Amino acid sequence: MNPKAAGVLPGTLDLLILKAISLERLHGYGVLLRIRQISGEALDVPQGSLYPALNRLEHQGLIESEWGESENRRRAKYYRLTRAGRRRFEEDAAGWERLAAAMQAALSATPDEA
Amino acid sequence: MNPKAAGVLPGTLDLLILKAISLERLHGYGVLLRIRQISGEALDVPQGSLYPALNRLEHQGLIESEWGESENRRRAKYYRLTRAGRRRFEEDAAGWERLAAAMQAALSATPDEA
DNA sequence: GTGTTCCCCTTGCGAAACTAGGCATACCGT
DNA sequence: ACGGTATGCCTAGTTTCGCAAGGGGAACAC
Repeated sequence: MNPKAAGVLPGTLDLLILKAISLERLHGYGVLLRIRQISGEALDVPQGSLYPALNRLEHQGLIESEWGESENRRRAKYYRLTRAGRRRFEEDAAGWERLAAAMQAALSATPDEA
Repeated sequence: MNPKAAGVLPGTLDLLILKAISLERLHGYGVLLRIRQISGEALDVPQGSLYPALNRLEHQGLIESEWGESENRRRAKYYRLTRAGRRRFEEDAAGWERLAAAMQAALSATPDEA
């Protein structure tokens, strides 16, 4: 029971987060909104997935945070990519392209291939 | 060097297995070879991932097995899709298309989008 | 007879993501 | 003034998944 609504493909969450932050300095909740937006409302990251992932990425030195104030005057923790984070983002993006291409090839295979 | 045939994106293993079996009746090891082949040698499923997955799928009634003999005269357990399995395969394939498209859209987003 | 390929399998671990909560503040409609 | 909604942060517990690491046995090639 799970058809449509939420969740991203496992293994792509970090990549999506890095992508969102690479576009613009963002706080956690903003990352959530951004991913929703750039995916055409197709992907929705639960907060229970997002925040642990942000901590994980920060702990790995891929992003760094700074407390600030949101546009709505709320306390907010802003993230931006570190150099390592940007490198990782590019690697992961390339890795995704490779895997997606392989999947595409596999799924379009026909029975009569030697 | 090489296009390291490594693991598969989490969440796509079942789909790949169903795809392989949908092409042709196969035994477990054959599924492994088939996935490797149709992905252009890009994807390689470890046996420690494959067999538990096959059991899982069979237990879910998506595939069914039958003991037989391989072309090399070895004892082999052949799998084929059940009706539910074929339906699931089509659903999962559609789901993958949807997610891949969303990912593609997300990854190609530029900073200056409203 | 020794090695290699084929073909089957399990255990045990770690990582990742989701459900289901909880806390706090600002804004808005009535 | 008050309640609802949106914003913003977080954790705990569970589950599911894939993998590395092991094991076994039968056929074939040398």
